[in-house]
Amino acid sequence: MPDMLSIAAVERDTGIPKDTLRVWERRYDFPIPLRDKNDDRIYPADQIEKLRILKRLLDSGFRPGRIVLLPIEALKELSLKTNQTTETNTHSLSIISQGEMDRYLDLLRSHQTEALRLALSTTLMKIGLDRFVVEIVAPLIRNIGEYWANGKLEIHEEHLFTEQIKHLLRTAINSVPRGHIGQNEESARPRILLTTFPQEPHSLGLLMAEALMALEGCSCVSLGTQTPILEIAQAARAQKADVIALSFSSQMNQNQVVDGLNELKSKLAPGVELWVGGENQALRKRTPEGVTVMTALQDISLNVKGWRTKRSDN
Amino acid sequence: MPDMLSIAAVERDTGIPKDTLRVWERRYDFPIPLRDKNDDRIYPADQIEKLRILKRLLDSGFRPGRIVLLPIEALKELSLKTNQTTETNTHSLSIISQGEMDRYLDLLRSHQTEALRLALSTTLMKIGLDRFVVEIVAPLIRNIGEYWANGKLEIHEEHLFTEQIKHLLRTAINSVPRGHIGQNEESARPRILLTTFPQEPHSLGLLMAEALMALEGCSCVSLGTQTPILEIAQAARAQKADVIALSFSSQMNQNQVVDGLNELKSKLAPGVELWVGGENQALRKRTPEGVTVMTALQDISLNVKGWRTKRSDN
DNA sequence: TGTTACTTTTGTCTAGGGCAAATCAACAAT
DNA sequence: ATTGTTGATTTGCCCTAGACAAAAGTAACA
Repeated sequence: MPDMLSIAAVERDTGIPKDTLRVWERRYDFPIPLRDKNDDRIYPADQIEKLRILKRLLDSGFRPGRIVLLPIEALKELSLKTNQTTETNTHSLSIISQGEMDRYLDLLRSHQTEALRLALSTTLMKIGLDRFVVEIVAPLIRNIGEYWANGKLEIHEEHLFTEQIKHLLRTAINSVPRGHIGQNEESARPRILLTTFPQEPHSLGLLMAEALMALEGCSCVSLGTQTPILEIAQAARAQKADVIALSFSSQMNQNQVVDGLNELKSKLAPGVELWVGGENQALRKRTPEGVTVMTALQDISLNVKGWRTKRSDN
Repeated sequence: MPDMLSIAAVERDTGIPKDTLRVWERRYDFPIPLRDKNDDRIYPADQIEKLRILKRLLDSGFRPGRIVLLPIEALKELSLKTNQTTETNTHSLSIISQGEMDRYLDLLRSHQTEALRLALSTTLMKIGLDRFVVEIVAPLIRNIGEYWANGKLEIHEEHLFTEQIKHLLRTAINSVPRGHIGQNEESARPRILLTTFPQEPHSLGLLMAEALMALEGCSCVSLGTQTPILEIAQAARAQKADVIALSFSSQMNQNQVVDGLNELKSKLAPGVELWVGGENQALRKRTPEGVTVMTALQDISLNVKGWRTKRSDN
């Protein structure tokens, strides 16, 4: 009974659908859950832990057949190695020093949330919102996942951390002067509608994007996270949006990303652009047509400028 | 092809699980989707609309067998009637006038978000945070669902609205002086940890609660929404929380509410209290033992006071 | 009016089959 | 060496149909 979960609970905790759990059991002989008195599957804690790591690896591009049967230590190592290589790839972006990073994370681990927020806020004031987002927040977020995988951080600490950053970004965004007040409306374009798909609860990527867009003088409208696709299309019409910006974390199901983008694109008036960003692999591997992918946060500024010149040419 | 959705898309848009959709088809002959070339179900728009209304009625206590076969008009009427009766029941709380309500909603419908936020902010300043939460925000949120059912409001407008309110509440909470600064730690207790279960994305209930708790001088730590249950328990330990506060909207699956509460309770140190609130029917019908249910927002203040006297008695 | 026992309803689990889309591997052609 | 093409394999998701426990409803009784 202790730490034994039903198949539904495992789906909720790992993000792996019930159907997939069952078919893995049949094909790869893992996981092999116990059965309760009704012959229902019950998963012990160690298998759940392995499933969680597996999910992380799948999200970053591995395929199940190759890794499900590996022992849990090998998986952890793999997860570590992958993270390091992606980090050196994007090394140019990680301007934040290891020391500074550790300073924040120490505050977090010791639960000094007030001090943490103050430290971040000070940095923000010192280097400005755009650099803060690109050079501090983005690398920090990227590394937090790794820290968790190495057991240096708990998920609830991650929650706490993102809450602090969200708060900081929101207040910062709010103090960016809105372009369209007192100026002509045209200069505040593109009008950008920000949100995420129903299966995507993460709002941080959205907030980072909104910050950079607001700094470019765009007029941003955020619907928050998890807007039904039909409603995104309706909102775009109602808000006369020029651009819809969407963010996709690596955890979101890749098929749902692609299907959703196609569905949304089909419901959108022509001329309305679709800008997407985030760690999700689907954006790199199989983006639908007519969708603009931002690989890095810096692309945002470029795309806004591009949109404006394109606009003024006509 | 137009407005035809797969079973997965219907699950995502209506919140009704695939298994349930299939078993309804078998038992009640509704919905009866068409089939694509692979013999996969595809649901036309009108059936999806009916499913959405059905889900709403189920959430407010109806049972499928009685209503699935009713025509869509009857369902709409039913939904209307139910809302009115619950409203007269809680009438004492709805101190906000119809006129004031309409004023806000008109601003929303005409997409004057700036003006809307200003109007709300003014009211907040005038009557104070506690009355604002109890007398304005709560009734507004309660009515928004009804407006949507009557076609007076789109879901994306609801998103926009809650975004404004969230922002307002967050800044307001932040300006409430924190009890434990400069005072002895004991006076700031109970230490309250706020969050929601993984399947619950709505943060507004949480924010309203946090506002009232902060006003009572509690020290609040919010993990945001959708924290895994295991992590909630760990966070409670790490943060030395006296109380865990959870919010459940009516849309959340009632079994998952009950199962989750039991699971969490079992992982919690004795002495840590579990306070829950929200519209979810499971809280009214089958609350697990050892869980304190707050039927109305006013209960929060009472419970905080109760906790303190109980504490000082020992 | 409230408690107990029986019946129906309802959601979620089970098994195992099938298929299309994505991916991989091998080879051919620039 | 790189690119394109083809065929084989992998993989997630959908299918049917049956089963059963828990919840809700109903009836009988105190």
